Amino acid sequence: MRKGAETRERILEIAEASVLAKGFGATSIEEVIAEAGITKSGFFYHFKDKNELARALMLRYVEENDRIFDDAFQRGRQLSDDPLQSFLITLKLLAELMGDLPNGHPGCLIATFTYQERLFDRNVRDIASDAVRSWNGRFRDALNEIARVYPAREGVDIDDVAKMFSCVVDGGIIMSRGLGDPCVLERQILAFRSFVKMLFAPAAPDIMLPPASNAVAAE
Amino acid sequence: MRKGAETRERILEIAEASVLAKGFGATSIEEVIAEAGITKSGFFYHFKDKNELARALMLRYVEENDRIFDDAFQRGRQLSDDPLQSFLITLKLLAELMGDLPNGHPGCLIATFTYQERLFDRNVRDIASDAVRSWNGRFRDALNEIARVYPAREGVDIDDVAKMFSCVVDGGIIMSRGLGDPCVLERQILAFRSFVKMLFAPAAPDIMLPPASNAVAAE
DNA sequence: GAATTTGCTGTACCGACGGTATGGTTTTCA
DNA sequence: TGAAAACCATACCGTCGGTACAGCAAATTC
Repeated sequence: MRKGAETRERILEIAEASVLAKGFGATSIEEVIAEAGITKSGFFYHFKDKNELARALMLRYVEENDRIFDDAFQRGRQLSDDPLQSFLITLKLLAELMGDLPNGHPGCLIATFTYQERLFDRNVRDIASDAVRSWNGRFRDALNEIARVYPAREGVDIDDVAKMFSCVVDGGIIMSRGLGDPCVLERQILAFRSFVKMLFAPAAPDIMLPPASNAVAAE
Repeated sequence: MRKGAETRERILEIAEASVLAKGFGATSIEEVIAEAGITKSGFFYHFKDKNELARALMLRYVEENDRIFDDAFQRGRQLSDDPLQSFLITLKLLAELMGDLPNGHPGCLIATFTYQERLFDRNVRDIASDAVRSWNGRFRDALNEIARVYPAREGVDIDDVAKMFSCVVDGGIIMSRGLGDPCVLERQILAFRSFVKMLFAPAAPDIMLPPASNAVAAE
């Protein structure tokens, strides 16, 4: 039946907005069903309990984000054969995508859930961590491909740079919301892009210069 | 009276741990008072409602973080006269501080509250946003001081780099918790440190800029 | 076109929790 | 010693998550 899937989707849509605005624990089922125009029985027909709602929300979120990354990376590769250029294009696309949202980014479900981990079972947490690992892998692969062509600067681990994207996005979303300025997120992604650009740019000729006399800062 | 402040502090301690683990909405007063060994009346003697608990938690968190930053920046300045070096030392200290926590960073209260904004009144949100603005200002000042000595690379806004610290920390905390790996946070701060280092290092030769005469920043 | 499944509504109820109220008791300090 | 501070005890209300069960209309299948 088509109608069942529609109602289910509507519930998820409303629930996601509420979770991102108030947190999962403070999201009341009664409020969701009131907005969805159904009864409590209708809700429990689709989700046997609140935890299954969480699971469905998480799965939906991960799938949508996967699609977004698929698209951005694919279009980056289409627009340039050079791995560095195509990655920089991908980052630009992602920055624009997140900056163009009318009311700012609605929020990262994984971030909220991570800050409410005690509310969910192992299953939901595993979906989230697997997704994060997969996204980190994407960026690590792209960066390694660049590193095969351009020599990366020493002292910076590719794995950390890969993880930095998600970190900057999650942090950027929080600061955008906290300061009420949607631009922060977009500019943070572009700042990360500058970092990547510098990382693979030809090294400065500092090797030929006298050794630095700063023992403290050196690890 | 001394004992009242002690009890109040104990309540805040327990409540903060619960909020960071389950979210504010899911933190039950009954659970807090049970762990604190007081009655419900005792709780409402200290806080007239849950929102005032939120306000107190936020104020406490902001003050403690202010102290941490004060200390880190001060020690950075003590260990070097060079603005870049002292800032890099400060970042190193902050990275170590957050990495040395036995069970990983407990979480950023501002991040949780931002993801549950609908639960708090304007006052609480203002405390949070003012604190973030103040911290951003700290980093912006430090970076501007560096930029007066070392030429920053073009195309990167100092303000964005300043904000990036908090973003990377918030994102790093989330990923550390999500992946169950406390090291992520520390390494992300160090990755940000590498970014700052590169930013003020002499420009690469392919860019048509006069060769930098300050090799000290490069290491 | 009868039977079954899908997709709900309606009602009733339980226990936990946030919050209020009120009155009492001990501890602490001036 | 007396007042303020720092609680405790009890009772109560409304909301919410969750369960249980009975029913019913529309769609689908046989």
